[in-house]
Amino acid sequence: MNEKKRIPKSAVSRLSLYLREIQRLEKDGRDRVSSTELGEFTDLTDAQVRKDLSYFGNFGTSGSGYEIATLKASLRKILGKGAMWPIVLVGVGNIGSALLRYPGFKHEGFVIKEAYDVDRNKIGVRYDELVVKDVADINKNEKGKAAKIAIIAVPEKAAQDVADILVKSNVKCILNFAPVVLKVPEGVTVRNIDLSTELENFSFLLSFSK
Amino acid sequence: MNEKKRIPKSAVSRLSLYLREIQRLEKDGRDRVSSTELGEFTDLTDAQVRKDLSYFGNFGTSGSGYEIATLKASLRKILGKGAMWPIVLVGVGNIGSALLRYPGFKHEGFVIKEAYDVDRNKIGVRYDELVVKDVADINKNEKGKAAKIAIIAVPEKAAQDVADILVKSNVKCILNFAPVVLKVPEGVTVRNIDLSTELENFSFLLSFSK
DNA sequence: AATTGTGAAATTGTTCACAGCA
DNA sequence: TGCTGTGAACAATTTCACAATT
Repeated sequence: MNEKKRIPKSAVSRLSLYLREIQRLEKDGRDRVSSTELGEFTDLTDAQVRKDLSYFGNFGTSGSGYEIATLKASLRKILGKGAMWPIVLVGVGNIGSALLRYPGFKHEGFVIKEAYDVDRNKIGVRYDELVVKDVADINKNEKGKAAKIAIIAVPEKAAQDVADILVKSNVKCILNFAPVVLKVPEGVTVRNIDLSTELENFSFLLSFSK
Repeated sequence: MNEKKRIPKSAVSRLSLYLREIQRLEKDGRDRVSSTELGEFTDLTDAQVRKDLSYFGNFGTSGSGYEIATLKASLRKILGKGAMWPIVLVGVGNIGSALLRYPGFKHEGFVIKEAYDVDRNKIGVRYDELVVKDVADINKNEKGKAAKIAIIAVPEKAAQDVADILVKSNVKCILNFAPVVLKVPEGVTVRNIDLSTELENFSFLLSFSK
């Protein structure tokens, strides 16, 4: 009922988990689920599940939990699933080309519509219907203005320049694989995927526990 | 001075950022840095920087900031850098093979020492000194018992089984690329890298802001 | 004069516990 | 009776602000 409460920023990520689980349950033929059960699947408390869902609406029924079909539709709507989101990829190295080959995106509602690189050897290479273009041409590209989501998978030194170009071409969300803290203007969101940091968390833990 | 205060779990990740930045500064020939400056580089407040560092020791000098050489040595020690950490990789698909080819790990103190897959076509394939082995042989492998860090890059359906095997073979830290919430016993740490969730955060933002 | 280290305050996020509904 | 939705309690994290230090 209440749409104006402060939503913790982590709640949206958890919504993704809930959606994934109820889609799994739906495939198994289930048609209802309780917050307790959803909590078990996602390793969260039942209260957390209910609170998260309550930020976005009243999806449940007292006494009998959540109807999977309804909850699924609601979560998909909230998460913007329904549209196919075009993505610009910059950097077709190890990680970039893995992403290009990854078939899962399309199924999840995302498509890499353009890919750019600086490397002469990579420019012109074809992945399905997509041809890798010269990074110098990002701005020239008309379709570039349609994509609001970008993935940066270039070496650290190039990442900020690429980010600047992307921001100019109207990208609003950047998934950054480069080990750099990108500077972007307000209104642009960056999420970092930083393997070194993840692994350093591990080496920290391991160094201390033994 | 105070080593017993509660350390926020996110502090260690930030330590990684600080280390990265001071190493960058060191290369540029700098030898001191202030919390304000380090905050600018990492997009954090100066207070956050000081508080984070203070959880681990008194590295700074009133009036003149932090000496880069000292701080670097301290952070490297805290983060367990110095040893070369062996990693087991399971799943040599798109992402797995990108990680195998990624040269950066070694430089950061991590080496993929073993790689496994189920796919007959992938088993036996050579990447440098490393040959992909049959996933059925993980337990048999002696060296497997040395690696405490594992990366799971298998399809969703196989991930939990792989995690169970890894836990049995004494792995304590798992970096999981599969879109599943893994169930592991106490004492085992999982960190998830979940592209769908990241992208869904974006589609959520974009759906609401326009 | 500049800048750290840190209690205390403010903010943000999670869990409790229960009234109210199906 | 079983389970949601939620205000209130609690916990964790960040920011403030300033005494102490070089």
